Amino acid sequence: MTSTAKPTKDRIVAAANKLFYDEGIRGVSVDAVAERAGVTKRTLYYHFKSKDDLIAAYLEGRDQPNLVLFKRWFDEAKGGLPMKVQAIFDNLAHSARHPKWRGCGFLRTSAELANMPGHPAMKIGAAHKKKFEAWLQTEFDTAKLSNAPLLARQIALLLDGSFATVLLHRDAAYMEAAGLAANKLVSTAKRAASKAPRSS
Amino acid sequence: MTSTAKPTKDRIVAAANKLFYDEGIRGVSVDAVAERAGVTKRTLYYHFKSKDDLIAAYLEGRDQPNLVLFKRWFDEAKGGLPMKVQAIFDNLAHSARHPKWRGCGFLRTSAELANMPGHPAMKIGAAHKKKFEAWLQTEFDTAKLSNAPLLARQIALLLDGSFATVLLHRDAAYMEAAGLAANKLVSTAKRAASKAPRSS
DNA sequence: CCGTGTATATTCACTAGGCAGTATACATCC
DNA sequence: GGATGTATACTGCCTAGTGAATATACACGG
Repeated sequence: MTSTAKPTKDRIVAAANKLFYDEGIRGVSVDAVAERAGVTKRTLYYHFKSKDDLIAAYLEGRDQPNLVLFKRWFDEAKGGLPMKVQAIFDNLAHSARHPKWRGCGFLRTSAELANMPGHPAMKIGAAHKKKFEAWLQTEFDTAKLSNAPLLARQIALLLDGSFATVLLHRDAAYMEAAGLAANKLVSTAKRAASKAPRSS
Repeated sequence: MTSTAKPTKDRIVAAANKLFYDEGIRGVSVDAVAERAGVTKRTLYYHFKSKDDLIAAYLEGRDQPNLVLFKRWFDEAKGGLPMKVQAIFDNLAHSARHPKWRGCGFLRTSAELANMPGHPAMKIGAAHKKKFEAWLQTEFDTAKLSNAPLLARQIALLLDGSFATVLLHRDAAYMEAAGLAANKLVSTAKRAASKAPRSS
């Protein structure tokens, strides 16, 4: 027990992650999370001051892993910038075909808590999406594309549209359609950049 | 009471629409809907056999009005096809700036019920989105664009991305960015169509 | 080496209220 | 008198959150 032995708090967050993602925030009781973590509810409330606090921890725990995954898909893809962007959508389509896939935890939480705009979970979700957008923007800047901020935003919109749409239709083909659109938008921006190196 | 006097059932659906859209499905009790409709819960259960049934009625009631609105925005917009498509996004951005705006009821419901893929509400939501996509496709077909089905789908993806993203960030500017992307995709398809009238 | 103190971590049992759905009865209209 | 619609009052269960006690571990004085 000198260093790593799965601290209770981590087990609780892991349980929350599994249950909240699978069944939704409001569909899962604090009791259920505690039970899955193998802890009494009172212990859970020792580590988290409220369910809202637990929801925030759940989303915090998804932030980095998600971003790292997207970047890895981008980096490992072959081809030019348009293909690398498209690769994110194609990899995501593959994930989405898994029966346990339930869309984007951030987006689904924001849909559930739409009537609480100031909720900590909303801030964490917004920050996560902003990070993704900012990362894309740096990639586009590096490639000397004009209007990188707008383009990054549009790609992010396509991605979030995929999440929402595929969740509704249960058809991952939508994700590939979004990937093609993203490819086209990036290609167009690239062509424009080579014709007129500086933006207007 | 010969013909039109707001039948009880309609008042219940109206109450459900208001509350479910504002606060989410799981955040609203059947008691709350009954109270707002000015009816006892027992009466509500006379007209709807379960809460799920009421949820379905809530979404059914939003289907046509939403579609009609989109079509009107499209029809009344000035300019060519790309501008007419973009107009949908711009009008939506205007709506989204209203403080009571809560995104797309269909998408939010599907996010809440993501763990119940066979739920009637999911089918109604999916059918609604399919209708929108199909309508766009006919518009693109009429304009003799090649690959109208794919393009319609991509516009729908941008639209749903807007709903989800603006709900999270509470920033309607995302909707306008999506509108620009939609404009560009349609413009590009149009140019391609005039160069090579038949798709490959 | 032993006792005592203190902070951390955990448990059992509980409150107070909300939830979906129902048993039963009463009214009203044809 | 049967069909339709509404109301009162209820069941049984689930919910977030808490009060009070307990276990564990490590620090320091003797």
